[in-house]
Amino acid sequence: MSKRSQTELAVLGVLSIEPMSGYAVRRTITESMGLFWSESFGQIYPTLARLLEDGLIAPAAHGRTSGSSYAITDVGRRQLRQLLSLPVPSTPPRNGRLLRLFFGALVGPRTCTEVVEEARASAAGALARLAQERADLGQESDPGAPYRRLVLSAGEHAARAQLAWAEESLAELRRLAEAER
Amino acid sequence: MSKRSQTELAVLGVLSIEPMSGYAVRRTITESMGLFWSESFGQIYPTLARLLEDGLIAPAAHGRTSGSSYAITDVGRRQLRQLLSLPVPSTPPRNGRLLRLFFGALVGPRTCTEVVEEARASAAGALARLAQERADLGQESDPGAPYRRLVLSAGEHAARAQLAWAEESLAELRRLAEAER
DNA sequence: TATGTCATGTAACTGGTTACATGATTGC
DNA sequence: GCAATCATGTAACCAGTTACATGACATA
Repeated sequence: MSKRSQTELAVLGVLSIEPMSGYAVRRTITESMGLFWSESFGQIYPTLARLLEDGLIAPAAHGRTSGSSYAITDVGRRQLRQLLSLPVPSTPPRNGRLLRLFFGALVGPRTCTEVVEEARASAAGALARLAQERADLGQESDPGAPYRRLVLSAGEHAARAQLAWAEESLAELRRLAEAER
Repeated sequence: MSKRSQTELAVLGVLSIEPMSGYAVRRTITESMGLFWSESFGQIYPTLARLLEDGLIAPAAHGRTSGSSYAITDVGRRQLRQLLSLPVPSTPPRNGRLLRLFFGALVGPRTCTEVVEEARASAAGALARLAQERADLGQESDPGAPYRRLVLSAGEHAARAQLAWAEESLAELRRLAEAER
């Protein structure tokens, strides 16, 4: 699966929830998938044009007078299921934080503490946001809810792990700073 | 910090360990940082050329008759410390697995199971590799060891979390498949 | 002498962000 | 009337991968 279809997948996916404008597609992605996905306008609009050309989406009625709205077509829905069944393309790892920490000895515990501090803050933030999303999802029983709970749970596990690691590491870095003096 | 300097950072970093060829830089990165970083030759060679031009690295003696070897210069070492002190550039999240799972209801528990199965396998593999690396690092006491242990620990926390999540999720998906029939 | 590894490099492509320009609509 | 938000689009740029071409060296 080429990477191009990743954006296609995301856009078709949110349009499968309900018809909306490109602007709203982006908002939906950042608001309800922001912890694990992102798209910029520079990707969304060209993608919409392509999907339209390929008949995977179609212009739909819209409340506003300006701008348009797109609905997924039957072909689009088929294509979406298709894309969802393809194997997940693997992306080479690139973790800037760990890259820095790996060479941490060159800058010492102070600088590394900043990096880990930031990791802790981001995990804590994610955890808070996830708690909110968990609450919002609540006892929801539509067919999509169990799957969204899986995604939520993945985020929670990852964030808790990062938080625990960060706290352990901060303690270790304090020891290292201590030993240095 | 621009993204370009990420590759620069990685290359300067491994050359700070010892002088080596571009080929060896790549091997070093995949072998000892492969779980959190990666570089392709298409990035490494142009980067080496740039670093050389900027005087951050210099040609060094080499055992073989063909090919060359590069050593980091004092300026390069200064630049490396500089880069390490800059804030970590944030990369927008793009988790293809969670993207698929989020729309999992459209393809059902079977397909989702494959995705999670694959996540479990990758976590298990990472854990095995980390155990090996942990053993290799052992009681090493050079100045870099404590930092490499931090990195290792990050990987262990993340992999264990992913494994636990995958197992919980597989159980949940079995329930969903059950309910479907 | 054949195979595998070491080694260097580049061209084509892709997926993506950023910054900018432009304008309509809504609510105060 | 003004500010905020909704909305669309594009050009310039960037980081990165992939695929390919090329050849030396070591060793069985």
